[in-house]
Amino acid sequence: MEFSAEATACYCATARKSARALTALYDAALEPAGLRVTQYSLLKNVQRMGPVSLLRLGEALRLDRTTLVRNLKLLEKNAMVRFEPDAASRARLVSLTEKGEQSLTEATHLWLKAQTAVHESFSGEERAILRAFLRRLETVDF
Amino acid sequence: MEFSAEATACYCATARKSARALTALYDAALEPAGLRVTQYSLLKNVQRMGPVSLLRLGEALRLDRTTLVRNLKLLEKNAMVRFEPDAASRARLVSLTEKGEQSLTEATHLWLKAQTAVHESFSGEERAILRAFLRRLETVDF
DNA sequence: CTCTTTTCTGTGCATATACACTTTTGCAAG
DNA sequence: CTTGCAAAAGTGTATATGCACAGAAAAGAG
Repeated sequence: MEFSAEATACYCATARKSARALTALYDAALEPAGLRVTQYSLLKNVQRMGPVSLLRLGEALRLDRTTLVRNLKLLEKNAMVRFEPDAASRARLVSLTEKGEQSLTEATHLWLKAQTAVHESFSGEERAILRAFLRRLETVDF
Repeated sequence: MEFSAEATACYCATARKSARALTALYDAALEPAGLRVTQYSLLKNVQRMGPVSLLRLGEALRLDRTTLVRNLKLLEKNAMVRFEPDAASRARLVSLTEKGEQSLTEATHLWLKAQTAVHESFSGEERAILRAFLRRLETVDF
């Protein structure tokens, strides 16, 4: 069964709607750790990518560099991340502080609850499609 | 092939990332009409639901009522939508103006280009399951 | 009719997001 | 060394989003 593009619900509106619903769920789960899912995600990526420049981090997250500046500034104010100059370039490198590591460890348990709840609400087949769908969408290149 | 929840990328982060990428694509396509995809989507839903209260609109879009207030206020300033009291209740009803209808008609052509581009990036097989899946995603109740 | 309750709506604050523009800073050409 | 370029970062402004709280208004209770 085929669908014409115009008869299909707007992919963007659907993605935004889903993102809102999922954000509310994950935010509620992470609330005891005092983190939002955006902040959790950001910390997790900073941890994974080690000391990293804003440019590289932004590319990986497909997030505007200036958005990163402000989001990281909040985390820096809460002593979760630290900036240091790079000896080899003029870039500022961001990395986790001790407190950031601890918060992340604590929050990961809470995250897993939400992640598992969502995960189990899908069948195996749905999961495969979901991942293919989302991977396709998040790598759309213009 | 099965996946554990913790080995899977965060559904929320992926959804947000996809939403960002798609928003940039649709916003660029709609730019000649002077609308963003959020505004286009909002206008489209106001058109579809006729004169409707903020509460019902918010439920349909899974959007916080106070967010609607502000987003609609912008569209009202641009004379795209109009508010009127409901005789039968204390609700304020929102509907499209003539200018709103015109802008929407013009923008729909632009929207369709973006929609088609995304649509055609999927195989026929993927599309077969997509409809049910999207409906599932956007009606998830966590 | 007045008071309370319920049902909508609106505001203040905070975070998230991106574009346009400015500022800072290494580095190389002269 | 100075100047200018290019790369990285930061700021101003605007929209999007949601929570906590406040305000207004219809509907009932007495």
